[in-house]
Amino acid sequence: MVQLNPNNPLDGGKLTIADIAEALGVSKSTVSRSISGKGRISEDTRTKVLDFIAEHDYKPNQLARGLANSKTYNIGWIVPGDSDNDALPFFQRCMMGVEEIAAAFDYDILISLVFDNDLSGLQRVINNRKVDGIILARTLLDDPNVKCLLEGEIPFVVIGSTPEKGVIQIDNDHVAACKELTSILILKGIRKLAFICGNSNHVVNQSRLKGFMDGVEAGGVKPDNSNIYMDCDTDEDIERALDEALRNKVQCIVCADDHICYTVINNLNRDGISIPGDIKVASFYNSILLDRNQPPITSLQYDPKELGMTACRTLLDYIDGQPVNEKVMLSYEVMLKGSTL
Amino acid sequence: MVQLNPNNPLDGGKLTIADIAEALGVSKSTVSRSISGKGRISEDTRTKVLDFIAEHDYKPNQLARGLANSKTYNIGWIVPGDSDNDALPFFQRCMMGVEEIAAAFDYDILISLVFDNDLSGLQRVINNRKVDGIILARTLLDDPNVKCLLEGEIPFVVIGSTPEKGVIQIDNDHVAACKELTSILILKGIRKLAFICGNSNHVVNQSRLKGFMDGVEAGGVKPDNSNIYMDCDTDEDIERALDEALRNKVQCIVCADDHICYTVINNLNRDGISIPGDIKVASFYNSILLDRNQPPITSLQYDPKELGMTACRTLLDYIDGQPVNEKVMLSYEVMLKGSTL
DNA sequence: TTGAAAGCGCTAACAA
DNA sequence: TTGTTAGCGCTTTCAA
Repeated sequence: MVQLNPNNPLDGGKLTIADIAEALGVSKSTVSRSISGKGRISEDTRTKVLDFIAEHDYKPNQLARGLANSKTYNIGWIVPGDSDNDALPFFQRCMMGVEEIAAAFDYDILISLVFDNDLSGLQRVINNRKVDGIILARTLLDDPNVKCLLEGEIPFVVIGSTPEKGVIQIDNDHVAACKELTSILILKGIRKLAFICGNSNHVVNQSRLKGFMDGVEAGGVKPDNSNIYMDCDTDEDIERALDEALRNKVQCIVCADDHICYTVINNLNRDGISIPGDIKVASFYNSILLDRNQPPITSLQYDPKELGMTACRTLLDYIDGQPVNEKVMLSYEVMLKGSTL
Repeated sequence: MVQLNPNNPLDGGKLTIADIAEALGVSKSTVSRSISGKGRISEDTRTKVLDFIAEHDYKPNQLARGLANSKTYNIGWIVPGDSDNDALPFFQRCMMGVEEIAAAFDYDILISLVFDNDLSGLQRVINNRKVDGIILARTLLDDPNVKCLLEGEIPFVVIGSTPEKGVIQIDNDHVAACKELTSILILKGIRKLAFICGNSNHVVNQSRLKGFMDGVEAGGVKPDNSNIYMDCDTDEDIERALDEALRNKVQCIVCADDHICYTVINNLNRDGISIPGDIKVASFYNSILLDRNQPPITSLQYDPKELGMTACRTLLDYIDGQPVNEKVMLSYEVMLKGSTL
């Protein structure tokens, strides 16, 4: 059994600003000023203090600093707790972007998972007031999280888009991207496409649907609602959609995301249906999973880390009182690969 | 452009304990006591205060509370930032366990990513003292993170094992688990096995290797070092190991983890080598990926969420000054599936 | 350029 | 049972 040495609490033996002041025969404010650089101070005393600090490895107490000026130096990262495994890497890369920027400004990330119909995690973060701002990693069509954030008086940005007014949004231009890819497919002579999509309550899926439809229309192909499969949330849904699309003799399966595409490929492989010989496959999201497939899958490529970095930078600016754009659209890339040859 | 309303800082219009005290004509300490329940207080005043609080939606400032009693009510979750996509779900599920327990005790999770040879993230967390304790999500053989934590005077537990003394460890019994699965395979008549493993600097991989060797020995099979492939960090390494194992005519490929197993299966499928007909495959870690494979893969199963929950509970106990076990071993399950029939 | 003092919002001895 | 007071460690006016 191990037990914590009781005379070793967090502040145990830790230097405070008062200790430094006393040791150096100056006042606390002098020390504070030396550290922050705010207010006038002689170069002499400043270096004297700084030297002492370096030598004695003093670390300011962020809590106290926070209390004194109503800041926490934390930002909240709100991420869906029930996203499927294939979506995890996306959020993880986003978070890495957030953390990179946050760290550069000496901010830390407080994480909270939200589940469908369970706002408690988000509410905790807001209520506890341990963050200066919040980044919501994904948006829903009628998003209770966004509503909750709008009510809580706390700066926030969302990664994704939302119909809600006055929300700072960082997103890729999914509509344009999906339209472009779809158009290209049609230009290649593919006239009959199926679109298999997940949860239609996710804004991103709505955008992808719209992009797909726009692309179909722009390509002069009559939109065919019978080959649009929304809300394929389970693998069974996806398989059912795929089966029907195959029966309908579509030439290309366009998958809204990674997970769907992975499932589609798996099924086609299992049934000995060859890509792109028998049928072509494209995806509106790229992942390593798809890229290392044989053949690699034509897809759209976004930069999730960039998304996170931009979101964090924007939030920090906003917290800082600087004006920021209500909507930032990041770019995308169309990756034509072997699956649509 | 959107801009933050400047008269809406974090504390803007927020009620404080002093406001409540004044409104109710009592002292601050009475209010404080009513909330915390510490110290004696009459039921009357207590409900009076609580009612007021409920009605006016008062939320205590956790920062101030923390400063007053040297606590942050945060715990740090240190997770490798460069783990491959296949490992992400494991850490994510762990974290969900951590967060579940943490939330129950009104603790929040501060996240920090660590990369190989980059301790800055961890150091920031320690230095900023914004956490009461830390959970390290993975251990290395000669782990700089553990060393760093040992120096920083902060309670911590690791998920995984470490040779370092005096470290609180929560782990599955990988050695026993891997030994058991290996023994079973041998009992089924498989005499020639290959073991393909990742980074040998990860403690878990060392344990798996040991378990495998123990199992081989217990099964009365002469250990064959030529079919042990360590440090297969890239897909190319894995493929090379697989090729050699196939040339050596092993009967079963035992994969140390998800990612390796996934790559192995992919390669076998691509080359038309059938499982379990031509060769059998087993994995020392189960994932949905492997379970939905055709055929499903024989593997070990652990409960990552349980790992996280136990780690968090242990850490909280430890922070609380209660004695805790230096090492907690969680159980495992052997899942025999079609890949080793 | 520096210091004294008040205050951030809460807790916890100590008194009453 | 309640109030008074001092403090947690830092920032920031205001004076000197």
